[in-house]
Amino acid sequence: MEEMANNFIHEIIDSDLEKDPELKIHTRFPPEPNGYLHIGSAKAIWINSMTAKKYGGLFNLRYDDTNPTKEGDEFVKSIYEDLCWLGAVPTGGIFYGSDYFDKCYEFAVKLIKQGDAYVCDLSADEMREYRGTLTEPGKPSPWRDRSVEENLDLFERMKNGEFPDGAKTLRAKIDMASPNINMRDPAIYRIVHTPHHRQGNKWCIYPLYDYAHPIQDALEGITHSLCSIEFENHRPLYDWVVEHVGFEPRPHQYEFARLNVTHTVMSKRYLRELVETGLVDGWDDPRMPTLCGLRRRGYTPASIFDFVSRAGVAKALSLVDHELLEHCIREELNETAPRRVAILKPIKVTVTNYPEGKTEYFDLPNHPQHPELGTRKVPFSRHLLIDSDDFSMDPPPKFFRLKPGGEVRLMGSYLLKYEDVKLDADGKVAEILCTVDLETGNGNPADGRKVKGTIHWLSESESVPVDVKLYDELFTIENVNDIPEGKGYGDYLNVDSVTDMPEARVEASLADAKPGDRFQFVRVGYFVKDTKYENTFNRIVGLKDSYKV
RNA sequence: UGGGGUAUAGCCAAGCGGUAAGGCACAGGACUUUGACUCCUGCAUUCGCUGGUCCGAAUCCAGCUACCCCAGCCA
Repeated sequence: MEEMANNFIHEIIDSDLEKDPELKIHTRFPPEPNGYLHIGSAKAIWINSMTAKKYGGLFNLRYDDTNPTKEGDEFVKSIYEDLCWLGAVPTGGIFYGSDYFDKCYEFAVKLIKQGDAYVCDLSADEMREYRGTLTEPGKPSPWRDRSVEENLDLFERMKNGEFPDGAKTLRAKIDMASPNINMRDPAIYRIVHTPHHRQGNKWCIYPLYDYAHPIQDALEGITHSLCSIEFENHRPLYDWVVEHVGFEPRPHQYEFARLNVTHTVMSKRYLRELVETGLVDGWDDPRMPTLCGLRRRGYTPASIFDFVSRAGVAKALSLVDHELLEHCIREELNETAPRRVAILKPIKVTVTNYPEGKTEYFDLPNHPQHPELGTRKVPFSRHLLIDSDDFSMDPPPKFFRLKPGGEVRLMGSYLLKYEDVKLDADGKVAEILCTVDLETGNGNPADGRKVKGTIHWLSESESVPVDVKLYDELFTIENVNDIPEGKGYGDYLNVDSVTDMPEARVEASLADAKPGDRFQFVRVGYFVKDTKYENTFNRIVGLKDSYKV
């Protein structure tokens, strides 16, 4: 997990280091506290933190909180918690963009004095008109040539709250004819009479991202500002700010492609909508691609970083198959998770040749490949439960589990032979009557016969009932861009695949569990997809995250 | 139709003038007291297209094509 595949960013840094071997690499992760971190954020976190780590540098967490209308403490807190959970330690410290408001103001005054910024009275609509279009150049604002003195005076009065929201902006004086629209005298300060979550009512003017971000980076000594690719067009402006404010040494911005995952929607807008409309239970609903949602779903930090690392860092648009994420968590849990049995869709088995009231215990290994992890005692009795997927009255070819006339291995225990079934009033199988080969214990039969199937089982009276909510699908959305204007996600999202299985049971040997305890399992082991028979069933419990309700 | 990017297998992705890494997925097979795991095997005569340079091109040049981003006083 700690290893980092080579990517183009390392090439850049290697070449920087060649020019200046003393260079101390410094990166940052700058989330806006307006939502919860998701797996896409994990990519940015991983790239920035691992790059710093690889080169012995520092990594900052910086809340990019320059827009008071969208941000809040709930998000500040959750971002911190999720980052901690991931284990991405901000070795360079934790900062807030808003802590640099004084500096930003000071530098804005400097730009005005240099003739590089001016106060503009254009309304938002007018500014849009003056900006021109993709194919036509913009035209200069009538306020572009105000004197330095007037600009200074106006800017101070903006700060003092003399003007209402939107009445004026401070703009960088660059080039209204630039083919890059971001360079057509972008606004760098706006008036917003909204209290800030940290600054309270101290300010009524707030710097914009394009202006604030390079300043934040420079002030923190960031050397490599690694961000996603939609900011590529902003890089000239980033460099302009750094140059005109006069920072030395200069931070530099590099861009990489965002992470997209199949069957998942990552945009904060949609995630927020899902939460706010109650389609999910919250930001940490196990179906959410948020880090806290994935955590409840049983993914580990290592598996998430592993996934991000395998998906790679490049600039091409990509949509990574979610199977890769599944592979990463399966690989980890397979190695680390202690095995426990869960019967999700129980069906009764009565062992007719086993005495009523007798209980014996079998030692089952906690991990098939790691005997050093020890064993546990699993009770066996006349009344068992097996998963109904492991039994078929009318088996397809090559069905090796329990079937009429068949014999299977009860995992870690006897061979079990089918004798008969009892049907309920509807004619469905209510109970399977079987016998065990008492000679087999945990070994092989004397006659040398082999059985092909092994199934898991529990003693009915000594297992623990649980509520299992099986979320077997993430959000299914074919393509966010396919959503027509004005259409909600409701038509496109499939969130119905939630199955409640109140009869599910798990081993009584689960930590602290006793009959009567209620658990909610959000990840029950890993999924084993049996494509041959087109059914999906759960086998092993890899207890990573379980919550007592 | 301005500018900035990106095109290598079903999905990611290396490759940087010397003859297509790796992972996921998929398909066979071996093993198996979890049909898991593990282990073998297979999976691009070709790199968006068309030309050109060169002994030699995914790599260099030219011209096309497709997709993504930018016209917030959001980030």
